[in-house]
Amino acid sequence: MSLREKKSEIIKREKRNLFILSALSVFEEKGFNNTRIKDITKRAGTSVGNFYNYFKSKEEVIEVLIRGLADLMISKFRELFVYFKENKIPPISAVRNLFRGYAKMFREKKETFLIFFEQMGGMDQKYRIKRNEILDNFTDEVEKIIIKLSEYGARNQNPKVTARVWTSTVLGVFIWWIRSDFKLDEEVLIKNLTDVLVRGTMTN
Amino acid sequence: MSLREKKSEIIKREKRNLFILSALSVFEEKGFNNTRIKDITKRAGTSVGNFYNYFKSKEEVIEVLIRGLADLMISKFRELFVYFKENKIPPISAVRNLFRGYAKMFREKKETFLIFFEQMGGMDQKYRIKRNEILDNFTDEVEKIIIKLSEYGARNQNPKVTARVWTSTVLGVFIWWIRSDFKLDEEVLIKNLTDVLVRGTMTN
Amino acid sequence: MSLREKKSEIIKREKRNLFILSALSVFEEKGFNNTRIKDITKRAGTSVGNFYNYFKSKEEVIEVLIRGLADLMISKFRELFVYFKENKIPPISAVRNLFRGYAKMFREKKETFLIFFEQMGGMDQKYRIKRNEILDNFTDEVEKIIIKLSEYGARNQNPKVTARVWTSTVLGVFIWWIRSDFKLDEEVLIKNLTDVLVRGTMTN
Amino acid sequence: MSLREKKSEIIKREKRNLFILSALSVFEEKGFNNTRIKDITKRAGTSVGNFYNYFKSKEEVIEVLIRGLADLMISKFRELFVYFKENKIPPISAVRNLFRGYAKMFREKKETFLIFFEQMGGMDQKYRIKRNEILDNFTDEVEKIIIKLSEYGARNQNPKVTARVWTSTVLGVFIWWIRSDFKLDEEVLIKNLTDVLVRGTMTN
DNA sequence: AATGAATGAGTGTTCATTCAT
DNA sequence: CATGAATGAACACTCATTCAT
Repeated sequence: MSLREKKSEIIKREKRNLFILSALSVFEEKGFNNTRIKDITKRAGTSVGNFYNYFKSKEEVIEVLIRGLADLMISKFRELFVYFKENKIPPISAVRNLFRGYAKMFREKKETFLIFFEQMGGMDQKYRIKRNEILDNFTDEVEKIIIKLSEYGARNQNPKVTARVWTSTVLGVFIWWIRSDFKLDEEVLIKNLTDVLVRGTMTN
Repeated sequence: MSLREKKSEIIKREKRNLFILSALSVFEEKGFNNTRIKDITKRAGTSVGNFYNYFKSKEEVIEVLIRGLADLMISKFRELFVYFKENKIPPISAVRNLFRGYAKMFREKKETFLIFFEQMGGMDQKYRIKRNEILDNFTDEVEKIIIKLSEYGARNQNPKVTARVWTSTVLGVFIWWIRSDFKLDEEVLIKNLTDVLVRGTMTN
Repeated sequence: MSLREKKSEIIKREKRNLFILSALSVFEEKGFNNTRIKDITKRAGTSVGNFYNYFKSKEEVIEVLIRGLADLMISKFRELFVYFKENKIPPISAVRNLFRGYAKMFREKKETFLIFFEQMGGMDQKYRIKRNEILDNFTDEVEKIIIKLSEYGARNQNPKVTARVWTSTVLGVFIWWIRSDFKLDEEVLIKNLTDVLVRGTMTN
Repeated sequence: MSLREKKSEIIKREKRNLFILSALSVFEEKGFNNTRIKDITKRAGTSVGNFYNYFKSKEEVIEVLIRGLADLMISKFRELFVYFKENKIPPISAVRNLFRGYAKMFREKKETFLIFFEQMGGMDQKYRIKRNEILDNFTDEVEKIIIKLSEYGARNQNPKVTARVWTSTVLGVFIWWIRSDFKLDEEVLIKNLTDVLVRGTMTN
């Protein structure tokens, strides 16, 4: 591939990203089902026809967008979990650090998460399935945390249920936090959340 | 009102209900936005035009449906909470009983809850707002439980966060349970859920 | 035909008339194209289905109504014209008497005439044609008047044009009079109208 | 605005006009209420959807069309009247010239006038009102002619009635002339019309 | 690559007509 | 005869996608 070709390749990818970001932004505002191609292209500062030079259908932006959401979430979760495992500190501190990472992530990607939790279910059935896959995947990661905590002396329990409790809690509480525009102090939130979950999991 | 009029009044209301149930059933299958009036009427065993003898628009069924969901949820939550308060038993048992009530409710109204949690966000903005109102309302009820538990010696904590933890957990875990077609044994689910939440809330 | 049958025949005709009058009344209010069968039956104090016991289609009421309008107008015009011919009085007085007859007729049947002039054109093409036939028929009668006036010494003229002038004038002025709710004094109207037309026709 | 933008602006306006003309043509043929968007777009040689790139509703074409009719008529009437006033010639000649102007106008815009007089009443109430406004406006102009004629020695009369006579006559006769496909010789028509009206108005 | 007019299948809604009660 | 729920064809309008420029 020539230098010129590489360059145009990069420009093309950037334009695609612009469309995806525009779509994300309009979805958040108008809702997924009330967003028209025209809304997306207008926000991207270009024309309807041009959209089809980058995507073969409306479906495709959505798919790319969803895949991006999924990749982001899964990689973030994994990254934070690795960090959690590698730290040789008391579990309650480790979990608190983990949640700090989540808090940062939810802050930075709030539109993404709102769409994921508030709108993705209302899309086509296949996206609902995808959403549940992501949640399951996240829960699997969390389950490893629970098992890890068992090594620190957690009581005997069904780790699948506990993992699901953690998943639901983390997501539900952070989405609430986003919706309330981060009114509650981050450290207060994290301390309480950690306390409930870790004590709930470890106490005999 | 004559006897004849009363009868036709009743038949009319039943027909309306049939439409609402048909709509619920199709929504669950195809999603709100992919449901056509024709789908609803076909399932109700009648014609497109007849739908408009009972509802003035597609919007209206949705609204009636949502209002029904909301009323059901809020009244159920309240009813179960009253039952919780009036029982003079150790908190862990009381919570377990409460959760048994929830389990029963989620089992009986699974379509309702799936639509509420998986699809309502994807609908128009006003329904998203309604959904969040219901969640907030539920959380308020839960907060009273948390405060009640404090009287039994729970540690010092932010009850709003803990209430949100409970809300997210209960809903997230039960929805997961519905989606998995109630595979996990009910008592196991309830025991674990209760353990995590009550210990997480009460342990010093 | 038995007495009983005759009676029911009469009742049936009366019911049909009730529908026709109701239709006329609603047309005048809502306009022809915004009138629904339901509007007509509601005004007639009966049900939609019953309408079809008396007319085989919506089209039929309209046709009967129009035919009634046409018959009324044509017979009235003729009747008044006969009266005009048989009176051996100076033409200006005879015309004035004729116009008095018209004024009475327009007063009594104002809804009828408003529909005829303001709405009938907007109906189907065949009704537009019918309307023009009635106008032509009226003009033919008027032409006889013009010819009669020639015998009294009217100047040489094209009687078809003059007849059309009279027709347009009579109808246009009386419709305006109805629309203005008969504000202008009847005698003033008639005197002026007669003066213009008779002098315009007779003066050399 | 760039040259390119100006060009596209012009093309757009021309397209709009094409739709309006197509609508006019179909209305004349099928009547307002039997005209479908598809009829208009077919005649304009384009597709249903494209219509909505130029008008926001079916109502809008009608409104634009009516406004066009009204503007045309009012401005024409006024223009011809100005011409009438500025000529210092005997009134009968001036009126004859005025009517020649009308004849030309009715010839050139025959579809327009047919729709205005034969169909506009059958449309929605607001269009009926508009039509009557235009007629009233025309009558006001005519009244000035009558008053002018008084200065030349017309007899004492109610100028409002006489003006209404003129209005009804001019419109009724010319519409008849259009409907008969201009069979009657124009000069014969105008001579007779002028004779009747001027003599009818001026003779003592 | 960029534009936006053009396309037409698809959807909600209306309403004349039918028919079981 | 009377009722009004049921029917379904028809229409206005929308919007993803195409395509000439």
